[in-house]
Amino acid sequence: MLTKNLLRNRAAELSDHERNMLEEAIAHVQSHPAGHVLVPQGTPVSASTLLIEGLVTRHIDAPDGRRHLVGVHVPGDFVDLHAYPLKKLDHDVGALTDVRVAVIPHASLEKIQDADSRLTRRLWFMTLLDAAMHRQWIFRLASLNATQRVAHFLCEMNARLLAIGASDGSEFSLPMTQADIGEVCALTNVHVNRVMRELRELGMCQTRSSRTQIIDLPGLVAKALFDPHYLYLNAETAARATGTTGTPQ
Amino acid sequence: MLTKNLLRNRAAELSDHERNMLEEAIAHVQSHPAGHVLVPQGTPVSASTLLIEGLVTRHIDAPDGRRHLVGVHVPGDFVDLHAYPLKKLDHDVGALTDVRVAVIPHASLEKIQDADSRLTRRLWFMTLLDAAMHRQWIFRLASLNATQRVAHFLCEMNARLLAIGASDGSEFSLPMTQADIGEVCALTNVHVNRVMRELRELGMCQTRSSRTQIIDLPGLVAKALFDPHYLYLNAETAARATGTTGTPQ
DNA sequence: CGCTAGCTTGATCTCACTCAATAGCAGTGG
DNA sequence: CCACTGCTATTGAGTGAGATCAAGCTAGCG
Repeated sequence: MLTKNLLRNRAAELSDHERNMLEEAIAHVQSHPAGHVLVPQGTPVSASTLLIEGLVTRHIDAPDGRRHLVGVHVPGDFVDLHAYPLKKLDHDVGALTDVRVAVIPHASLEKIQDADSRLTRRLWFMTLLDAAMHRQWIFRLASLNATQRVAHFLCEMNARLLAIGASDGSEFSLPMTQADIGEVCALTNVHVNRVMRELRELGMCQTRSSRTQIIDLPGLVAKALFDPHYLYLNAETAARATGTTGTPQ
Repeated sequence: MLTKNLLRNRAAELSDHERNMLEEAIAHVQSHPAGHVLVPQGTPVSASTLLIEGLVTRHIDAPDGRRHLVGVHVPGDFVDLHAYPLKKLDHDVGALTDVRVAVIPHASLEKIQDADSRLTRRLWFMTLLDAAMHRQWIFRLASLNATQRVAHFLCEMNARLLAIGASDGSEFSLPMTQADIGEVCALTNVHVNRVMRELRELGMCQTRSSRTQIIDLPGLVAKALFDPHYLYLNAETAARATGTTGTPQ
């Protein structure tokens, strides 16, 4: 079943019953090609989307045409839950790769809200997790240099992909171009390239055609000043995400 | 009554009944001196705070001791509502000035949640408003230069203070030092000073001992690429915040 | 096989940082 | 009343991280 392990990630605390309630709220599943804008800024929305497969971005367009990413979503993320209380978004939500998403009408969410206050709080929690990530992104831009920013982003993605079983703790697929990473870290593609080379020469990580391999996780974590507490992971996953405990096997 | 106009700001859409429910949920009011950490990162919390008077910051401390502001709150903001679903915070909440806050126990919020789903959605909305501001702060750091960042921050504070009646649309009290502004905009105090001078020489704004006066609001808005849609203000306030309509009187 | 998107590398420039010094101003205590 | 302390604002000179501009390389693909 497509949606079987959908909410495995942040909603790990969900009971089977709660998971079922959410899965039953799915009206249908949609596919979109890379580059498609799922939710344009400012337009009223009456349904929220849950990411099944691919990567989704939140981005803000400057009037001069440049754009900046303010968030990246991985499968299992309830991408657009924000739209439920907000009703319209202050930013765009777009597909970074080809994606498959589940659509949940707000009417169904209202029913859930009336029926189950604990689950409602879990959903609320999920949207605040995005806010926590935003704060860390602010920190990244404000306090880290180019190398640290990229390292920090790689640590974050590793941790998040680990939490959904899409990373083994050191190697994962990250189909983003260096220009995309530049839009995350507020760097030019040229400079991202130099940073990646530096990290490679330091023996910390390595990328080959959208597969990223972290060779020295503790080193990368230290360089990035990465502390995954803001992801609210369980202790074991957090330990694996920082390399403070042996990787499995 | 102290709390009379407490929720005038973002919660402007609240009915009298809803406002009353919230005011009745206030357990007590506290005062804290500038610099006091209201909620330290990582410690479990069982009550949320609503800001009555003064300025409150959200900030992240880097391991090297430097710190960065990821949010500023004005009176009327439900500062710490995040803590209700999160239970512990990923960052610190501190008093930038002497402050007075109302304390609302999570038990009372649970009662509200069970009793009134529309109000719950409004509360949820308020926390997402903070997330929307976070996104704009990311944009500010990522896409604007020093002058634009400071200008953007001043525009934001003007708009938010306008929404609570603490700015007349051009002049307001902002008790932040240039170093504080630097921690918001990721600039050194020295450079903030130069930027303030530039804005002064451009005839855009002016500060005298914590009173900020915006002289050319449309000019400042244009320079900062400021668009207040992310604050979800009503149309009239938004227009006044950008100077696209005549200021009152 | 040519085209396009993405990656790589070099040379130059600039914005904001760092270091350093001075000035203003409030509070405090002798 | 004045010295002393501490905090904030201000200005100058030198430096450096990352942007910009430019060019070449690589690989997938119609």
